[in-house]
Amino acid sequence: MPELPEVEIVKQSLSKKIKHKKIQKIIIKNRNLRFKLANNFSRILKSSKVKNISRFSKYLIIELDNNYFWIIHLGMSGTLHIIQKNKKNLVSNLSFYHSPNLPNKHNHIHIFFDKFKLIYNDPRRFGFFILIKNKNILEKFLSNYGPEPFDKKFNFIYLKKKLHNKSKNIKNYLLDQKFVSGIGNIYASEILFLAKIHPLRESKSLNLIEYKKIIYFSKKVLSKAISKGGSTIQNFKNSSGKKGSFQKYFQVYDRDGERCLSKKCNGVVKKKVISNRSSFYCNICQKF
DNA sequence: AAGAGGCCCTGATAGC
DNA sequence: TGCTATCAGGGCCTCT
Repeated sequence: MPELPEVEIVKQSLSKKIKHKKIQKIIIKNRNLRFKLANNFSRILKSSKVKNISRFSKYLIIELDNNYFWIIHLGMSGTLHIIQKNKKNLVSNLSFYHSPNLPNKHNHIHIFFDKFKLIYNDPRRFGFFILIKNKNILEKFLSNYGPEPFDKKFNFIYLKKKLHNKSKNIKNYLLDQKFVSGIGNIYASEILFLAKIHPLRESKSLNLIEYKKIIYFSKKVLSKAISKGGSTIQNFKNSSGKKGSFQKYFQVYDRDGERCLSKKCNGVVKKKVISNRSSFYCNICQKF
């Protein structure tokens, strides 16, 4: 589900909750996530303290005081929830990411702290946890991925070098985490709309101004999404958790058949499946 | 080697 | 009401 902005919001709220806290106990209900949970997962986490929480791209990085890094990727449907103990030792749901009345069914992993527990819920199980032994190995792992849009390495020279001779369409490049990290299916459509570039354009056909627009709007869209608390695109009933509001600002995503929001444009938003993912674009102002 | 498409999985919803 | 088909914020793997 989440792209970079949503993971950033999770990181911020999670950090307030678990930083400097000691992990007391782990209960694993289901190890079969996108990748099978490591056998030593409980042993490594138990009795360790959370030193720091950071984020790279769509990865949450939880640094433990035993030098290990606990990495969480939420996949399409992963969510984290805090269940607080109250005085009577009953639970009250205090989720910090959009959360329905959390059904127990997909609560795969429970991490117990002193006064609350953290639950990983993931119906589709496309998310995963991995353990990384130390900082060097973490850096090696992260070096597999391209820069985030905010990184100064994501610049004009970089785009030109990577794209100038490539026939792959630009939409697929924006989703390619080895090219740029953190953009997913929603924000790719939004970025290309603002840049006035058709998603199917061959990357090598882009001109210098279009490179600059992609860089500019990638930063702009993601930072605005973060400032709005991310996007929440499913209607969860009775949700007590925080919801993002960037979905109110979608220009094209999920607006198939509606009119283009560009000034003076009479276009209509179209939906087209590109490499198995839906893309949304204006049929007039995004030139092919 | 680059690039397109299949597939992992469950749940919500649209359409008949 | 109840069935089936389609689709969902990701990304690894395989095949051409």
